[in-house]
Amino acid sequence: MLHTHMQSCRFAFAVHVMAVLANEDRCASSASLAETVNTNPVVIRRLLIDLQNAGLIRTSRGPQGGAVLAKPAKSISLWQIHSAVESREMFGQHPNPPSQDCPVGQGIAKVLGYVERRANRSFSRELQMISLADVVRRLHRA
Amino acid sequence: MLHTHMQSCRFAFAVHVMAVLANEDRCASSASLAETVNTNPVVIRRLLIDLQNAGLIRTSRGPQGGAVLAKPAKSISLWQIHSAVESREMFGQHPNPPSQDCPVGQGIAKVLGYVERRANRSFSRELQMISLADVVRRLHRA
DNA sequence: TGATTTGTAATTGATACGATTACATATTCC
DNA sequence: GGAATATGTAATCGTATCAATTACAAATCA
Repeated sequence: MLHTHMQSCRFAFAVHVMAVLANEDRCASSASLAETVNTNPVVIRRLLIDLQNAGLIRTSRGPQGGAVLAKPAKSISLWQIHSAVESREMFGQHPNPPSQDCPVGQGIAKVLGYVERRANRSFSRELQMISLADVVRRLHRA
Repeated sequence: MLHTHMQSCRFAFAVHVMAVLANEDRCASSASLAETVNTNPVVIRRLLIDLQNAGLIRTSRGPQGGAVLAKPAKSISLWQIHSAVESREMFGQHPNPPSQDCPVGQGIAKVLGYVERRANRSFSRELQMISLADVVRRLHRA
């Protein structure tokens, strides 16, 4: 199977899964979710664990088991979904410590940390403004 | 040599390099830049090519050659630096096309594109507000 | 009890990316 | 012109990341 990913697609998968759950009144199994996302059920199950830990869904085992939303789509933001399943920083740090002989090398990490925090705040504020209900609305509109 | 990178550190390297150039009145060689960043000169040279293509620096060959800023630090934003050296999207797409039998599978790509654009706009607006001169100011303050 | 489902560990294959070596090309200075 | 000093660039290596997959234990329900 060909892989074209240049980075994690967990957020894309998670939004997809959550949108399906929002349209569903009963439990959806990882097998059925995997089918619409077009991936392996285990990939979905690992995603469901993170979404569950974030309090966004509930899962149950056995026949008629699966996943359901833990609260209304209106009160779930894309930021909650993103931070539940995606852990990476906005941009990478120096892999090796910069030279301490250079004034820039000494202070750059702190400045980059400040930039990272600002970028992250801005990014999260934007995703907080989009709810799962908005996503579902846009899906139905198309 | 140990690698701890979890994603591209090109932006961190680029901001570091640009800050050094902003403090320099003469050309800085890739060898000297590599020393303060603590990486290989070739890594720096590849970065310098991208920064040059974006019109942020000029390079020259031969003795006394190297890189200099192409314009004042005040008029260079971190967004210009970021988009010069970092090409990846904010988050990854589905690696395999979602099922077209499911209404969510049909429309999810378009919705995720919309989310991506909003997130990206917000992110870029924030980085546009920070100039290379701001970075240098924060470095001197420490 | 047996079918169904989640939870989870281990492995595989592809890709990304910094680090490194090697060398061609351009520029300056004597 | 020739030597020294730079950048430009191709090729390769090693490690990390990550989705995909197989296998199986644990839980749940009829």
